[in-house]
Amino acid sequence: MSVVNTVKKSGNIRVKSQQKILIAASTEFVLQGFKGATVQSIADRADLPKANILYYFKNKENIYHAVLEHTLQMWDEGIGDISPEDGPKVAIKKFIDAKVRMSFKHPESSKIYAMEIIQGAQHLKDFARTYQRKWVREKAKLFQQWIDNGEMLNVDPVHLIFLIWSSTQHYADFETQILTIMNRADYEEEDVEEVIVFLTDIILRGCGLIK
Amino acid sequence: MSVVNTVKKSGNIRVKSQQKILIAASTEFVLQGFKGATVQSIADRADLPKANILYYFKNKENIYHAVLEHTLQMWDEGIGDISPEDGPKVAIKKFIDAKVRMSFKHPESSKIYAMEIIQGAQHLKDFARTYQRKWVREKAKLFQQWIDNGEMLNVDPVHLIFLIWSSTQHYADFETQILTIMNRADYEEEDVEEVIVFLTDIILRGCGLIK
DNA sequence: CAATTGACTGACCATGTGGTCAACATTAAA
DNA sequence: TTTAATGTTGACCACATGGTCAGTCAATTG
Repeated sequence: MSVVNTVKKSGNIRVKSQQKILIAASTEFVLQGFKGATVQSIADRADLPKANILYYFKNKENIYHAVLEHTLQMWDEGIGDISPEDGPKVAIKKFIDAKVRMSFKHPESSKIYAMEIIQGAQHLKDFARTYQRKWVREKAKLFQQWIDNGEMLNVDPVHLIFLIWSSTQHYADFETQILTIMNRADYEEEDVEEVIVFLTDIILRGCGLIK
Repeated sequence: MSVVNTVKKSGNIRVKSQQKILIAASTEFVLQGFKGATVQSIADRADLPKANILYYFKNKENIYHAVLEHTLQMWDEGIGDISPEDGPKVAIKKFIDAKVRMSFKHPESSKIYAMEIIQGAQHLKDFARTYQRKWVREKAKLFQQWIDNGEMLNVDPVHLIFLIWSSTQHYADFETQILTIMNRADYEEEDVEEVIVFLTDIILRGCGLIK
């Protein structure tokens, strides 16, 4: 009993501190990049002494790894599975819906991910080579079957996936630009639905799945 | 005459060195980010002594400014103007064509631009607030007129512009990911045309401009 | 109680980096 | 040839930053 309590207690403190650090680190990495984010700046943002940061994470690289891991988890959860039973229309609808919601809910994850890829994906090469490539091939095959069955127009499935990825993530990654152009301070609830409707509408029609 | 020659000659050396530096700097900034790119690494890549870099550009910040300026020029040139006479179909076609070609021709510019925006656009706020916002409003109005005239379906013009921006730039910014997924080493000539056909086809149909 | 363990931190240091500068080299002008 | 301007560079420095470490404190255990 006392053992359990002990473990749980220190575990909580540990987890809580680590979480606080990871959140602070995410923000710093987005704002300053990997090199630009200093351990001190992360510490300040997390309101902890620098040495405490290095107590929980051996070094800066390790913090970054942890942040990236969290990001990949987001990616994985937010992917919105495309299943054969749905048929192309519902499948694409679900896919866009999931991706847009994730973009608006976790913009920092999307941003960190984007920066990694832009800079050459040094830490994510394996992820793309194995997991992602497999996922894309699998889903592309599914789309191809629908096309062969005449259930949708003959559009390249792989490029279709890229199109959905890019157009949905855009609202997270280019948040600043979009808000500035629309002369707004922040996104609002309605924006999410509006974007979903817009993208779903235009892409479904583009695939010959409307009218 | 001799004056002209002198100016031209020293000008040439000056311009040539500066160009070499800017190219090297672009690569470094993409690969390492602003903080991560060191003056030394830029010097190495340009094959010049560090002090020579600082002779042509007062400091690192200045190099970055110059690179950004060049990037904006790219953006401006590659924008492919949307003119009223063309009508929606040709206008969108031209727009996509120009944007895709620029993405494949100057991926570094696109990448640097993207990283700036993602990190909060500290150096580009003004550009977006004035120039870009005006451009988008202007073009959106044009699309709206076409919509009101029944020349194209009622899709939100601003989001349409975002869609075209995001889907076209994606091939530059996420180059690494795309190539890895497609299991390829580099883009080839045909890719550009393929992407143009794909995006034009699906977006035009999405706007009710095909069939 | 004493002992052990884990959490935490100020002080410190080695290194890397941006930027300066004095000296030197090359070219153009007088 | 002399003078001046422009280009070029090695050597140097102040400073920020990642990371270590010795030691303190608090809680748990035997």
